[in-house]
Amino acid sequence: MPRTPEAQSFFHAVYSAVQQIPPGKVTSYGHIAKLIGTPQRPRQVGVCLKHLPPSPTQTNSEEHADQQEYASRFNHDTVPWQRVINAKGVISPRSQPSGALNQAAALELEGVTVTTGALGELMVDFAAYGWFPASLPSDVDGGDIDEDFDSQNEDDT
DNA sequence: CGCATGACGTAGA
DNA sequence: ATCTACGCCATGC
Repeated sequence: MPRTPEAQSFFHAVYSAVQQIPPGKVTSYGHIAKLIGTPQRPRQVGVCLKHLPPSPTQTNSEEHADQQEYASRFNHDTVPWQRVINAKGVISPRSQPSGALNQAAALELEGVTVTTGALGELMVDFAAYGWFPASLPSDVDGGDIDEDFDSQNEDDT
């Protein structure tokens, strides 16, 4: 749990944004950062997911009340953390490959095809599964944003 | 309180 | 295309 109110707000924004990612789709840390209005801190997005509370079933009743409530809203089960990968389309290996493998498995369960690179890197094709709206779907009420979140994701070559 | 680290991204070389 | 340097800032020591 974040220490300062600011950080808490940031964490909340990140988790909420991640929850907007449709099943079977993926996006990047940087895009999440953009969506919540802090495009310069994709790294902090990673921090948020790293500190994502565990599943309620595993939560100890030793936790404080506020922490419990926080975890009830955002936890390993309610936030689709697996749908967030890095800008290169690769599942961040973090420190150990097991985490990435676990994430890959979670994605496959949603129908996302994960391919393995020459160096064992797990990657997802953004052209097929990418989700990069210009703004959060929930924010578009009254917002006269003229963006066209179409043709955002493109091929390479 | 200071220093190092990291689920990242971008700009330069 | 690949590699290095730096910004960001919550956590951990």
